[in-house]
Amino acid sequence: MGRSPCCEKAHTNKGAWTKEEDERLIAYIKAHGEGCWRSLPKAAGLLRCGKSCRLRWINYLRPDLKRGNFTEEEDELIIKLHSLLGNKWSLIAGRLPGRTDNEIKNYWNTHIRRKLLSRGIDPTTHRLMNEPTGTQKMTTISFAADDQEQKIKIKSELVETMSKEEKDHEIQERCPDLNLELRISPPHYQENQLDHNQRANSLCFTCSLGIQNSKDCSCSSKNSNGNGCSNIISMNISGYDFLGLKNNGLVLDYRTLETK
DNA sequence: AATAGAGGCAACCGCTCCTTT
DNA sequence: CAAAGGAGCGGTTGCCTCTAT
Repeated sequence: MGRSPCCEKAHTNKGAWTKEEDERLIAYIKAHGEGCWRSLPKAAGLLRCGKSCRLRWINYLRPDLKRGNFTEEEDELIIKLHSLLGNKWSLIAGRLPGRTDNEIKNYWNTHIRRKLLSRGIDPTTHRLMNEPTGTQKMTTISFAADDQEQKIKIKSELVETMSKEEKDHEIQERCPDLNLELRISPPHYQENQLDHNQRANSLCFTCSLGIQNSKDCSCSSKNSNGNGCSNIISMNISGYDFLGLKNNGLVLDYRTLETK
């Protein structure tokens, strides 16, 4: 039952990687591709744990990595994504080509946290540190799938402490010409081809949007490699950028990034 | 010039979720 | 179906470099 251990810990190197180890790992992956980290160290002639090889490759040796300082645009994008996703570094990294989760996590802890604190913003909550908790005005629009009809119910949700009237006013103020009628559905399958779980795990979406007075609208989803689908879906509606986060099944939470 | 402290970052640890047996 | 491993993730550690004294 089960499998054999991934590596013999007694005979594996730890700590900083040598140039020779790097070269061996690069050569092996160039020849055989990524994957099967468990068997890779032995096959590549490395006295390392597979986990260590994977980390070294992903965080340091991958050819598509963008080395060097973060730009101001990247800084702001990280801050926005963090306000939406929290410490989901891998998801954040998925939106920044050439950057790794580890790199972003380190950068956040060493630079951005301090930057936000100097602006008087709590880096955990993204609220002004002297702002009373009851006055926060964050707009969250949730799109929840109806299991039976595959239609999306749209509900607007603001901070708990706001009254219904305040919430309604807030939405109107933020998106004055929006009258959303949004449907999100798995693009490639017939309804009867998927069971509920498959639908729930299908992360590719097409969106049809009916918007009154819409000027432009685009929607896309990308995975961490930047070419497929993921838990994050971005939309631009009438100049407002929205980021959607998939929760359970086809439940999405969209938050405006206020880039208009 | 020596040294202590701070900052930065690569790497490790331990956990969770998913897959395999 | 249960147990164990694999893969991936976020948190933490420890080492190296830089800077102030």
